[in-house]
Amino acid sequence: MRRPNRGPRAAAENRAALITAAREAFATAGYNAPLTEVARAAGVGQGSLYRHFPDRVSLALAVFEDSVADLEALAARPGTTLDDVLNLITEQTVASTAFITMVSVPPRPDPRIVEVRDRVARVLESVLPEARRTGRVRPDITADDLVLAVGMVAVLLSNLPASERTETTGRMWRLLRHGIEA
Amino acid sequence: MRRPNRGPRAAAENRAALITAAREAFATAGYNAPLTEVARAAGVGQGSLYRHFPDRVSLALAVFEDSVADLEALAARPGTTLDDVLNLITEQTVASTAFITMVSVPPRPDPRIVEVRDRVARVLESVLPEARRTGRVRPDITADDLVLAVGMVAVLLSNLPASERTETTGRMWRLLRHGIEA
DNA sequence: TAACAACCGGACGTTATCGTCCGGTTGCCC
DNA sequence: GGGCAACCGGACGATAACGTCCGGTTGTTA
Repeated sequence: MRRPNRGPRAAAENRAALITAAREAFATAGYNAPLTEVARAAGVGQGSLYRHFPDRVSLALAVFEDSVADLEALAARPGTTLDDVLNLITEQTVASTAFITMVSVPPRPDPRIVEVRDRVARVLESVLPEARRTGRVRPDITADDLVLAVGMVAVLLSNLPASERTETTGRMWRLLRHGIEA
Repeated sequence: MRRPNRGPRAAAENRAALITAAREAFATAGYNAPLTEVARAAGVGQGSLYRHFPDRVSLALAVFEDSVADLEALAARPGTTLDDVLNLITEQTVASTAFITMVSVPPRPDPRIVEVRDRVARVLESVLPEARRTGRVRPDITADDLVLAVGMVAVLLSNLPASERTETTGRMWRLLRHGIEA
């Protein structure tokens, strides 16, 4: 059996370090965080970064796969409500605006991002019928409306200093919750 | 009486051309439109641009003075309601996201921008009491909440292709209007 | 142990925008 | 008509980030 050669630092190790550093950079500086800085923080050269992740999107997908998976896991759990899903998304957004910003307001169209957006939309769709039945949401609100709404909040937060994010989120969701209720 | 000397093209003429070009650039490319392009479109050198307007903020203030004045004029007219003000702001935002983006979500703190923000907030405050009295708005909604909300929509729009702006604005304001109502 | 395959990291060229600097021009004033 | 004050425009250097390229290193394989 042919095992691949390895350089001074294992490729997998570098890859993991890059994802960790990128997660932090995205949280600090938003979706457009400089990739140069990510490489530096990971203790890795530019070359290794671009070898593992040819562009920003592929790096971001690796970083945020967990976030989508968490949403899907929550939706799969019986008894999960729309409020539960919105709460999780809100928490994710306060911690890091990058994920929802990428999903909801991509700088430019990209099929890989569309795919993730669809997964998020499906999560919302899965809890919408129950929310309509119990009157938690007006019947004309669509999953797309909600994707836009969470994106709108995320983009707002990404333009605010981290210190104001929690409070601003509270204020805006107070408006939006009333807005979606039946 | 001492009249200032004038160069080959009148200073006032250049200034006006710059403001016109900047208004268009801001509308097309958002608040962060490249100033180089503004100078080119105005048929003026970089030097003249920066002489008349030392930085982006001073140019933007000149461009958007009209917008603030329009809001203040509307608020001064008797019988103006909160809905009227929000409608005007929405129209302004669909036409150009730059004004409200600058006011509500400035890239970095600037006293001159704070001043404009305060003027906008005062306009909203002037129509809030009547809106509360007639039940058009919940009593705990502040002018600051509204400044943030219009800013949130503006930032969302500025990240969307112009073709989707009208429809998206409609969808988000449908949510937000319900959200502010009593 | 000799040679090679895979991988490493950072130097480098590219692009975009900013803001400054300065040689040149115009028209007023004496 | 001579000279100066104000103004013009674009060349220029600085900065920031991107993405590529390549000389060097490591560990495996024969």
